[in-house]
Amino acid sequence: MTAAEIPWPSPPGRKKDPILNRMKSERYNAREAEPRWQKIWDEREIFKTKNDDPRPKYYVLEMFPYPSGRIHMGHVRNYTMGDVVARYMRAKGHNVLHPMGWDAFGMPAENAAMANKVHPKAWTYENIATMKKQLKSMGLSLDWSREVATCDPSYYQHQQKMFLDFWKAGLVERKTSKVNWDPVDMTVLANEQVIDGRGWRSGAEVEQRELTQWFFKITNYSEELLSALDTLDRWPEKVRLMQKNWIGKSEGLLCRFMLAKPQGGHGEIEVFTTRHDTLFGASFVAISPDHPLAKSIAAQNPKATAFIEECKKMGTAQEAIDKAEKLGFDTGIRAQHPFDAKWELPVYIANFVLMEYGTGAIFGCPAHDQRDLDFARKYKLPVLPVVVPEGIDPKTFEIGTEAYDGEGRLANSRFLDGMTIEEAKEEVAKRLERETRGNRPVAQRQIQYRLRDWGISRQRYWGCPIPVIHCVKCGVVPVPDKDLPVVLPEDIEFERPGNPLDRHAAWKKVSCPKCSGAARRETDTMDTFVDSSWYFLRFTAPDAKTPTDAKAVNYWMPVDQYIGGVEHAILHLLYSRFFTRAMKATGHADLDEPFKGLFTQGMVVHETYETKDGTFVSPAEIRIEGMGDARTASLLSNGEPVSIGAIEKMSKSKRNTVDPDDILSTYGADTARWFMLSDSPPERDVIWTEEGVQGAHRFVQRLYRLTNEIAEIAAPENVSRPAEFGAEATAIRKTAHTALARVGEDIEKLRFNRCVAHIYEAANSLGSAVSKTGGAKPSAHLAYAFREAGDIMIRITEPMMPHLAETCWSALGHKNLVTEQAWPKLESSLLLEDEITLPVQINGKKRADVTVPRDANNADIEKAVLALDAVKKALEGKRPKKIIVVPQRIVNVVA
RNA sequence: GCCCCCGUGGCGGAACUGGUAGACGCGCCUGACUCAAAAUCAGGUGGCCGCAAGGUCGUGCUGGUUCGAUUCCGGCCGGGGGCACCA
Repeated sequence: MTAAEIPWPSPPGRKKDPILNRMKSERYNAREAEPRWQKIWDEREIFKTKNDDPRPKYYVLEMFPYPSGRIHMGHVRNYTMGDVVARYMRAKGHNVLHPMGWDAFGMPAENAAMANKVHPKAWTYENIATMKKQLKSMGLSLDWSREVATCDPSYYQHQQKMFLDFWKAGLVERKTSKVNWDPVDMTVLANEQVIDGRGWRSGAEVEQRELTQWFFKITNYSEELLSALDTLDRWPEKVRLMQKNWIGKSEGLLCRFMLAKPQGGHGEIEVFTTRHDTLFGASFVAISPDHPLAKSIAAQNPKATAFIEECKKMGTAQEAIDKAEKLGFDTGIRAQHPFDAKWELPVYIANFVLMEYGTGAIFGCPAHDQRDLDFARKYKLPVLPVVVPEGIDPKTFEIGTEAYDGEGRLANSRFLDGMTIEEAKEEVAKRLERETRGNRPVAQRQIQYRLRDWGISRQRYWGCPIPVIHCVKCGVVPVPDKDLPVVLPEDIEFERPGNPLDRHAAWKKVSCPKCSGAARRETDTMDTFVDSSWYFLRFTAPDAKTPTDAKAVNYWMPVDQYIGGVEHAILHLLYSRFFTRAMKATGHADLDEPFKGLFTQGMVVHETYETKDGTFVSPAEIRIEGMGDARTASLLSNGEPVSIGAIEKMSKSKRNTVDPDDILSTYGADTARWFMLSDSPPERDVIWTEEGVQGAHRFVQRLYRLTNEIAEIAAPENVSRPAEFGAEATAIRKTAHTALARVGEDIEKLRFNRCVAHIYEAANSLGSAVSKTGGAKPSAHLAYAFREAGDIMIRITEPMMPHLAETCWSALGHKNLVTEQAWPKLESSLLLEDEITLPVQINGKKRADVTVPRDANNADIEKAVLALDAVKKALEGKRPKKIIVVPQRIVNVVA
């Protein structure tokens, strides 16, 4: 369709008498206008992005949704924000990539399959269709031609290929790990699916099981993932901190404690410590109940066995007993102090020592570690302070019930006495590194990370199959590239618990690619976090025959602005950072950090309503009367009173959700978008209120009316610029250009609430200017100013309310699309005032104003200030002690 | 327990690097239009004193630095988030 054929709406209300016209002017009908503009954008393919465009690129991405069924308000907020950025950057002359896809594998599809006997695939694709329609009705400027769904073989085949490449590169490992096993559903549960030690669905007590699982070796990149956080200066500090803590680097010492008497083949205990400075304060050694030495002791000692069993129970008994008492079992074994073989320390099995961290063994220094102190007090072990705060006499320094973990100087520590903690650590490390027992140094420096390898195995159907074959003869064999993808079988049944793939004999049965003998397929599928770890790369070339297209990746990556919920601060974002590096290592990409800018938006929250019997009811089911503290709610159905509860995240269980479809069909997409952007800063939670939505909707109508009024008096589109402007015209132009400057600036900083305020402010000011004309035909320069201001207003509104902006743009007489217009050129000279009014303070309190020329010097300003009545009065004829002039800001007279 | 963030009118929130506290919106009050209502338009709206001009207090509490503090520093109180026997 060419421009001439576009069915341009005739500008409404173009009649002779503007006053009469204003009264009659019809309302903006979003329901009619929005689909019409969407269709025009669609037909002209204006959001379709080319990979070979000479303009500078800009990649804006919102976290893609899980196709749960319908979009929710959180999506509306998230995608509106991204769309504002996308539309703005397009107007600023960038080639913008703004794609959308579906995080389409995952458990809800399997749960739905079990509950409703619908195939996960059918369920997922139906949801995608519904949600796509909903997203389209929001008027998002997305390039839908790049849409991907992670459950489609055309997507996951590449993931399988990369899994194999990672494997070749040594980034995949198969090892045993502890999992939460639901014995009834016969499946592995994620931590969040274990509630009070029981499976969330079956209610069965969850067991800890050792299973052989597939892992990605993310720990190979611990140090890099940590240090590169410093380069992510456009990420929220909070997220970087969370990742830093998650990686949990600590520098310490691996130190061997020789046993006085060897025990079942164990001649020593290796300990990891970060406080080797306190070694002379040691009073015991403790090992984990899972430590090999503990097992060897248990083999001969029933009491030890009983204690270890006790500890295991404690482990499953959940967080309530998290503050569990420190318990230990004295093994009777004695360990020698590394600096003094005659000094023997008791060895305990202790419930608070974790096998998964460090070496599974510690030495306890009660004076300087709270846990060790609690333990020592319980078992009456010595407590000797060895670090004493500066200025305190070591002889009088005593430890009561609180360990001292602050700064200080060493004491009671032989050759370390008087040193700082750092000096003592260095000295201890140096000496023990040199000392040897059995030809090995006693200690070595070690860097320890909390980060563990990423277990990607899931015993589930609806996920990406791990492309591996198990052969009795050849062991674990990769599926050859030519046999990819390993496609999920569709004929599966969910009647019985367990993994349907594991029960699918025909699918499982396969011949070994190496020896052609009988073999079986791996039935684990991948964690869905794998799917979302590279979709942003796939968007750059969604049809490439290989996982990525080098040229496209190099052109588009990194993502310039990524927007999503803070709940993904750690896992998704850390996995993606790892995956991008792994793809670099295997030649699928050429960068380290995928997301240059990250923004985490707040949630959408709403009041909750609860009936007397404690059931939650939805906002749609109630009526609210009164205001402020006197607000009351009652059920629409029977008038029964309902209590108004806390404001919480919208959730199905609290029934405090508002369906975007209802809002869209009542008020239109622009109202919803505008409300989502107003008031609350984007990183904070926004409270959804009916009043707020109505306020937003009022502005939609107001801007529409204002535009039509401006259209009446504005100069024609192409009239040439007058040489001079009067005061009124200049004021109008200042209003428009100030808004232009501020809105642009604030979009770039993602401060959408302020953009909204600027537009309100400008609309107020332009409204007054229009009223002042009283309907009379304005002079040429004033008419020009109105034309300019009207155009600017609508152009800067478009990123936020694109449909309304198109309607207004055509009302202003334009025959093209505002969406395709460049961002207006700022006349910055208009932002400068000729005269400025400075507040005048006397002793720090504002007492007057003084108006001076913009470029007045300090002496002139001082003179003007001293001439003010208020200042004269305050000084009572005396000279001021001091006058502080802050240029362009303020004057303070110190009397 | 450790780490981080946040406390501003009736409400959501503005206030750039220490420089007029309360922009903008919601709500409320008054007026215009209307038979009336809604919508719309005009005006007002932190507390206290005052007819007013104006004064005075005021950014969780409390000290401090400064000519000047919502902003910086110390202590306390309240709310939210992250991690959690991490050696």
